Amino acid sequence: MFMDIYDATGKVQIYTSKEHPEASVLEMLDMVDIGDIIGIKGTVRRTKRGELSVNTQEITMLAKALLPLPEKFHGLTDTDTKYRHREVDMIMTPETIQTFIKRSRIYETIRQLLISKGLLEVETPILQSIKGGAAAKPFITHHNTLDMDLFLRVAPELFLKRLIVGGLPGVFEFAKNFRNEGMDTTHNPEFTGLEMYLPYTDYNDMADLFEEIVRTACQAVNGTLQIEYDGKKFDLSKPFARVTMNDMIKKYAGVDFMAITSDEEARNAAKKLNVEVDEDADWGHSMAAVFEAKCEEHLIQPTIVMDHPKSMNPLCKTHRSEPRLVEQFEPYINGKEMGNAYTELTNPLDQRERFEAQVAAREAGDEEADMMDDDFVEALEHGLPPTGGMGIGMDRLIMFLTGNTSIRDVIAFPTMRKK
RNA sequence: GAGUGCGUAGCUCAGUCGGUAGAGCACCUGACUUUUAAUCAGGUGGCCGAGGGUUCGAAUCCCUCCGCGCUCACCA
Repeated sequence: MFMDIYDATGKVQIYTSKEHPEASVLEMLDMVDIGDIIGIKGTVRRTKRGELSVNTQEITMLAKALLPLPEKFHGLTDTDTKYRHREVDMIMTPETIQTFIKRSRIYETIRQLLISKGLLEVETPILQSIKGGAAAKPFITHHNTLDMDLFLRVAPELFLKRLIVGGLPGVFEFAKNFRNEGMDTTHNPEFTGLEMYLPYTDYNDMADLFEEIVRTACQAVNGTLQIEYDGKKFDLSKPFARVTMNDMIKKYAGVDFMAITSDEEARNAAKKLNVEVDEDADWGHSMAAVFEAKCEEHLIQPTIVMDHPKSMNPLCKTHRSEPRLVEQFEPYINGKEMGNAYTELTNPLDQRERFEAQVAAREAGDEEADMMDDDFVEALEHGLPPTGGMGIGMDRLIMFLTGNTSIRDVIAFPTMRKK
């Protein structure tokens, strides 16, 4: 009688010899079903076929499986059951449990890397009275004792920068964020953003750090920097391309937005490319819209897209040589945005004006625009040193590093409709 | 939110032209005493996603709803 027993580390064969079977062992073997968790005591040896095997002298039932497992050969393929009962998916599908083992290792690796660079891991409020830090629609909840509505955070950014004002030498947070928006293969209503802020750096330093994080994490879980994803080959040992948004637009859409001086001209340039823009879209929004429509899909190999328009980035410092741009980059891999980084805006006067512009946009109907955050502006008035900051979409990074093409395959319990 | 495909046993799936529910695995019983998913025989197991309609008769055709996937839109 031969049997394989499994755990997360692999399988081992057990057997009972037919010449000297233990009565208690035979009795127990008769009771064991697929999915039971059992303890085995016995001597280890190799069988005639050379397989390492345990000659069983004692079996203990540690946990009896009351529910049957899915059939072994086909496994669990129903996506609904995989997501609603992830534990079953993990038991049945080696790739699934490997994904979550790798997810943990990626966190561990990045955490160690950032700590080694002198950053501190911190925690900031998830319940916030002002929605800030990103253009997104929030979830709203209510605190009974305070009789006050609160927002689930869409980003930890503003609180993290206040910790830099306070004097921490660099901070990071693996932040669960919540955005009340659509869902698809790259969006879950709750997702994890890794945000980090390091004083006396700028967005160029953040780009270096992005490359280092991706490489270190990839090496840790794949043991190599040459990986395949979505049928394409990626060599992460090569430097990531660094390009400007305008150069990408010139390349893929044939328009030089830096040569365009009016909002109207910019809108017309977008329309000419069949890119839809609002009637009152300014130069920056038109430029960003063209980039998203014409360029993103081409950015397969890791590409750091720098120097975005200013009007849509109220927390980012104006570009050192071009007043219409900000020192922002977004890294792309396989055509997907993997994060967002700034040379942070540190000037409180400028910050207040940018918030005021956001408030105006909000009053004009933009639900995603930021609210005025007086506490944050006041913090800046105490002095935020020149600081580089970056957010990375952990779920998307994990997708890329584990070969999964749906965000729901890397989140253990993705958001599901009530059944 | 829009388009589209799907939903039959615990799991993987058949189910023809509309004729009243099937297989394999799992589980139980018995035989077998051994190997790399799968030994043999027998058995248990179904609100055919839900509701309505057409029909003598619906898993099958029609409508509504629920859930999941994919594509698009918004976003990270």
